[in-house]
Amino acid sequence: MRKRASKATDDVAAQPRRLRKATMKDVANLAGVSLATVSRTLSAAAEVSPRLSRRVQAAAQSLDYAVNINARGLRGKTSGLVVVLLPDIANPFFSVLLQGIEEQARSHEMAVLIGDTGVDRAIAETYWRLIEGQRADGMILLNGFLPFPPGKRAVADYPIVVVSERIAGVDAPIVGIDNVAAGFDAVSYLARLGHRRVAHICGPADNVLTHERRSGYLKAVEAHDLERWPEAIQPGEFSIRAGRLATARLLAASPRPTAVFAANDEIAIGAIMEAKANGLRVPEDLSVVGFDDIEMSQICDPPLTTIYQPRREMGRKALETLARLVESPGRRPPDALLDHKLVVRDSATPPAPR
Amino acid sequence: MRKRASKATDDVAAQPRRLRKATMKDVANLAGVSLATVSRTLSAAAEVSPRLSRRVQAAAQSLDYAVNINARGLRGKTSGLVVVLLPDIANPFFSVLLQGIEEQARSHEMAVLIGDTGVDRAIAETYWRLIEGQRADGMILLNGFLPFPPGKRAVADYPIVVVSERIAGVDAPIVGIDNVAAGFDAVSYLARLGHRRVAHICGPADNVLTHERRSGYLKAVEAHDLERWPEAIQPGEFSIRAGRLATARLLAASPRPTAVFAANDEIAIGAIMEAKANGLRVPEDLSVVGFDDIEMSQICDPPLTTIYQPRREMGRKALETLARLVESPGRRPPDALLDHKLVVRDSATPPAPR
DNA sequence: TTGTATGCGTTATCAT
DNA sequence: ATGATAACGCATACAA
Repeated sequence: MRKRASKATDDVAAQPRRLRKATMKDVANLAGVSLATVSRTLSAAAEVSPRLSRRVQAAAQSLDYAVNINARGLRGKTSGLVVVLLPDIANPFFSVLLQGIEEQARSHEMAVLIGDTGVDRAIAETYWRLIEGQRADGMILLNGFLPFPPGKRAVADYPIVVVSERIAGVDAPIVGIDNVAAGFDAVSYLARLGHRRVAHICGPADNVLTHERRSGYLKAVEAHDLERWPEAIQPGEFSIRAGRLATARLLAASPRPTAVFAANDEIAIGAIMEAKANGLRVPEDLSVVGFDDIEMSQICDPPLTTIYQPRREMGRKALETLARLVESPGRRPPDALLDHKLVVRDSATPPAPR
Repeated sequence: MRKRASKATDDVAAQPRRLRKATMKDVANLAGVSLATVSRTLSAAAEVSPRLSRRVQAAAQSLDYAVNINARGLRGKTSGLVVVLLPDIANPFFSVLLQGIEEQARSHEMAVLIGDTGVDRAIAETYWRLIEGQRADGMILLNGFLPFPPGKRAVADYPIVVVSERIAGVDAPIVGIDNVAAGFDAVSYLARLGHRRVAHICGPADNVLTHERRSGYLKAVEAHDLERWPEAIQPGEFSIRAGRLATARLLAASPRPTAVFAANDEIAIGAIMEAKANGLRVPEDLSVVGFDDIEMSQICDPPLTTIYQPRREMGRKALETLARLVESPGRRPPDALLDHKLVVRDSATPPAPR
């Protein structure tokens, strides 16, 4: 058997020697204690006398020791790894949420593995395999679907937390806001400003958020007895482009609405752009209210009145919930419904007198 | 010694039984082959006869087997994990880059661990410990500094690729664009439009990109013999706020510039906002050119003329470079200088006649 | 409190 | 081509 090069057997190639990393054994030798004591000291798993503890700490320090997580994961119960699946990391809504998750993960000494799955379930499944293999402790889902065929595995078998977008038929704890109430609030605000003819541009048809926010719209239309007309509710997608298209259709109908409630901010921004392109003034000729309060909404012209979601807070809460779930797999933590807020900026005012 | 519960010794608590995951041993038993054959088949490490291979595949499938990456990482040479350190995941510049990294990582069957370090070196060091422990294969740095005290470890000891922002004194391969040339191009464009009095708003003082882009500006001022005046070069930061502040200072001086080259798009957007707030028209009264071509730049009013960086491509290239470095630690891959491009939109036109 | 010994699931080396 | 088996580095049950 060939021992791992113990002396400098200089390779022919000019390969820099990869540092041999210190192991617990090395630390134990240097500190003059047993391997078990090192383990106990460094993972704080059991009481170690201050004397030895100090010696171990010092030895670890001087050897620049770092625990091998592979070994720990192999031996131990948890891996300290959390997987987050999301549809688009470039979407600012998710990225701030992610920061919340990471912040909280750090305080739990967990690492976050982010999977950008797009809308592609095959990619999600790839990550899922990874999760299984990595023995990740759990999973946070931001993308509205499970990364494995439904029924193949039970959600109950795995610590999963769902954020924002409730997944049909999945009983995992969910962290988010009350989208129906938020939609209701947005439209009620427009009604209180004096708008009677308020349109709604939806997200993608199969999306839960689309459904919930539209429900909020409908409830408000009902409650304030607003006008109803065939084109009032426009199908769409969560994109600027879709917002423009839908708004174009809205403006083609006559009479045109005096206000629009968009299912998210990108749609709203598209609506503003299209209105301007058609020579209308925002908010004088068309008021617009969005949803999410992404960064861009402060920058666009006019700054967008919109529903604020506590994204960072949601991220934190999600990881917290997952951590609890990991700790005691039996207890299903309660859903967390956080507070939304209407942020009033300049894109909605009372309608101009005709 | 107590064997791991082999029969259903129903727990008292209503904890759902955590599925025992299938191991290679299980697969081997089911397929009626040796453990070694399973390993060879599944990791394609050596030739296996089609007959056995099929049997193994089938067994693995039916047991829903997933390799335990901890064990693989412990035994094997590489972990298949790449760490990316960046200052702000919510910054769209980085998030698209990240998508490029992830895409390419998937094709290499590597996982990407993202560390959002902010500007906090302590957090970066936390991630570094993690890396060492996790035995990540390598690291991609987007944040302009090393995650460990300089000199403590040699960069040569670890596969590291630096993206966009060259780190002083670090000899790692770098992927990016030629920022000096790009700055030069931006200002030359303004000069060719007829501008003579062009200001520059910088990024943070200690940043390499700031320095390089300013050099490009200075070269262009030289080459086209543009006006120089004391307030021409304004200190700043990569933020909208800083852009507004710097622009306010610029407009206070007399005569004011007819054009501004901003060190990035957020500054440029701030410049546009401030100019408008002061009753100026953009681009008629003040032309603005940015840098990066973030998504917002298409949306703002007017849409921003800016330098495009092939972010996704940069991400891909970075991972590719890292993969090569991991494969052969000896060969230092060459730096990759990708092409930038001036994207002409509406925020810069010839100066209005006075 | 501390040390000894074992096994976690995989890959790689050695025989066959 | 296939099988047996020794590490990999750590945590823990058990002995002292």
